Amino acid sequence: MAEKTLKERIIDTALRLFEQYGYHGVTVDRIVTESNASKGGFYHNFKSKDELLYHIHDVFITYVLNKAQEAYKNYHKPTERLCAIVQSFVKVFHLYKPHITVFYQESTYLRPEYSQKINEKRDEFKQVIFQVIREGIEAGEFRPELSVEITGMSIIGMVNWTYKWYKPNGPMTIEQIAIHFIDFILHSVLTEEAKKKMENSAFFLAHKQMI
Amino acid sequence: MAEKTLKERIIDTALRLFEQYGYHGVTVDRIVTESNASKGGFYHNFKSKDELLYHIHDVFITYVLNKAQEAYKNYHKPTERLCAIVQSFVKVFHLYKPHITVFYQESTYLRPEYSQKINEKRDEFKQVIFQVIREGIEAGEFRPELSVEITGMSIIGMVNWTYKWYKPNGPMTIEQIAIHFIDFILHSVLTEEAKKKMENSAFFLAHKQMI
DNA sequence: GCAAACAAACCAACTAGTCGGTCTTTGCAT
DNA sequence: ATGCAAAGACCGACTAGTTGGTTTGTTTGC
Repeated sequence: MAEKTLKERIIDTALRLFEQYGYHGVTVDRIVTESNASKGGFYHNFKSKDELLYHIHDVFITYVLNKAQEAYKNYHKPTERLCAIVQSFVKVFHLYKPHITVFYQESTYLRPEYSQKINEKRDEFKQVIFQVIREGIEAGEFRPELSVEITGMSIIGMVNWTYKWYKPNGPMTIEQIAIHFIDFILHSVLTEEAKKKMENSAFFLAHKQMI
Repeated sequence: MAEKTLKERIIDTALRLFEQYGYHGVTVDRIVTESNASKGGFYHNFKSKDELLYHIHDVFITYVLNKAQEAYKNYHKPTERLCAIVQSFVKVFHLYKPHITVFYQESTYLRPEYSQKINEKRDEFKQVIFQVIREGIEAGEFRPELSVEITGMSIIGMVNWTYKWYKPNGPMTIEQIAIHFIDFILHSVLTEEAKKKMENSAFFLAHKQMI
């Protein structure tokens, strides 16, 4: 197996430290010490401490956005798309928890040139979700009285908040959590008609038996 | 009308600056300058910059906890309690938005002696919500297959996330947002039976007509 | 007279970033 | 293959600037 590069070691260490102590609670010296690197090595790989923070942000948001777009492409009915997006979104919290914590706690400290790039991708992600909800309403699968924005932000908020309480080795697996979220969301957004149809669909049954 | 005390002026300024630039993005000197105070005046009112941060946290969490407990006492059916708590919770975002932003972005930087006190109140708040959900399930108003913790955290997350997108002068009033949240939540947690009962209750009708 | 507040100089600690230098790998001409 | 020079990776002592907090003395208003 390949050795980890210095850059990877620095990122891993920084991620761990930022998650626990916050961006400003961790000095470059400490990152360097705990990753068995040096000041020179650090600045050889990163222009600045800011750039390291940006890098962490970018890895996460790029991944999430890709997953959402992928889920959108792989399914065609709004309900299925919504489920797939939420499911992949929730699963990210298992592998990327430190990234996410940093993403939501420290984004204030991103310099403008960096935060702009991040915000573009973040907005794109939001638009995918809004789009699915809009299509769901148009298709008659989702309740017409829903507000696209508030419903979208409710879903995003509910899922995002997971980073505050999810424990990778806790009593709930990430898959179980995802199923509960989807159950919660579907009960809210589906029309009565769509709910009845769902009960007979293979897609829904595959989920239900997992609870 | 009474003049604002120096302490209040400092807090207001700090709140505004912390919200925008983050705790570490604002120096004591800047707070002092922009609140037309002096360093002496600052340290006369606060032991340290940390204590100021704690104070901001405490004002907010104390208020929210009181409101939740009040709502719990004022109502007796689980469904009504849940609605009342969510409604008062959401409304807080209108008046306390800067507090909340600081609360969720900067809590990492609270010193242990402070964060412990804050966490106690925060946990107490969570327990009120969990309790209501538990009682709702027991009373047969809420779906028995719900997980108390995940449902509770879903609601808290959904509402808390509001601080990331709510604009006090935006197109949606806080009351409208609250109604959408409650609508979303009730569709998720209520049993079919409870939903039908609700449609005839004065409590529910008063809400419905506001959408 | 006394507490609240001001002014400003001062300090010690800390921290992001630099810079001259070393070691290792790579590429290329012989 | 071998020698060798250039490039790149990495080191760590050092610096320049910042920042929370202190001190000392003064002013204001109840």
